[in-house]
Amino acid sequence: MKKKITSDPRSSCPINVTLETLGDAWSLLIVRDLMFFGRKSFNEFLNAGEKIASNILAERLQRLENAGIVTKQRDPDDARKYLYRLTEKGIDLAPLLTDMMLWAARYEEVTMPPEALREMQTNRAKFLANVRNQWELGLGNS
Amino acid sequence: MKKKITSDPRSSCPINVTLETLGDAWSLLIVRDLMFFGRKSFNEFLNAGEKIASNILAERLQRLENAGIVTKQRDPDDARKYLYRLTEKGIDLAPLLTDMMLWAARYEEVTMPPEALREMQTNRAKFLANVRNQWELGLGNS
DNA sequence: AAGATAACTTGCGTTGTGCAAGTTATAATA
DNA sequence: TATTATAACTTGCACAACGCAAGTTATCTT
Repeated sequence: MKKKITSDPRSSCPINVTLETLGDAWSLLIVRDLMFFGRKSFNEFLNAGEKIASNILAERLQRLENAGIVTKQRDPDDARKYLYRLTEKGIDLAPLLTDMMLWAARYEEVTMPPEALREMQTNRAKFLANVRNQWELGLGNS
Repeated sequence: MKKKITSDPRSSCPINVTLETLGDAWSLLIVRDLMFFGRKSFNEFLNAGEKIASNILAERLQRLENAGIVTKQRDPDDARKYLYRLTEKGIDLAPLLTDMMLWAARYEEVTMPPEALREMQTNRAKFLANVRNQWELGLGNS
């Protein structure tokens, strides 16, 4: 018997809908790792600075997969590994993550490459185009 | 004795910093209510569609106040009430909330005024300028 | 003075989270 | 080929967070 992963539909407000999928402390960190740090496997997420617990990571990856934000495939070079990657829906979270970075950079003490920050600030559209570009290049398609 | 509200500093990554303040299912709904629906008092938040519990609401308002995102003052017309309002730091969450709305509108079934959606999509900068403008008008300063 | 309302606060049972340890499948090594 | 290591989970358990209902205090309203 499968455990129930989905739960409540609180309202159809778009902000609420987004929060029901991503409104927790970990999901967007996984998306960040995929989008900006090139992390792809379970252990890479596990060792990624914020020290997520393995059971939480497993559940969040499942949720993100169910939500169509990431996909999972076996690593062709090592069948023990799975490689996770962002879908289009996932890469479209780039604006959201970018705004989170800009907001934190403005109001809190954060650590971030200054040149990345400056590009976000001075040319957001270009920065986002680059993110998408890098993502498409990184697909290494068959 | 005060209860400890703050907890963990997991990392100084700007995305993580934002998530440590706003990474839960309720905080941004309160910000939404303040920013887009003109809600200002405890009971208005309490009856706002998603049915937050009163103890959770009280704690989140305290957290938002501690984080400098909202301020609280007595209602001059009714001393039983407190009026909450966004700070500059709070209104600067408008881009973030806007991205959440756009993302959800693109990938999920949501309910939202079509003209608001179209303005976000076609002229994000103008939409954000309007939000800020409305907020400044709504201050009813002394 | 009595009842209603606003903003919380408290109790309590349920659910989610954070370690640590265990499991299974695959890979690398002797 | 047998042994050990690694990747991706899974399980157990203690503790914290959440959700609901009821209670409290201060401030109107009548």
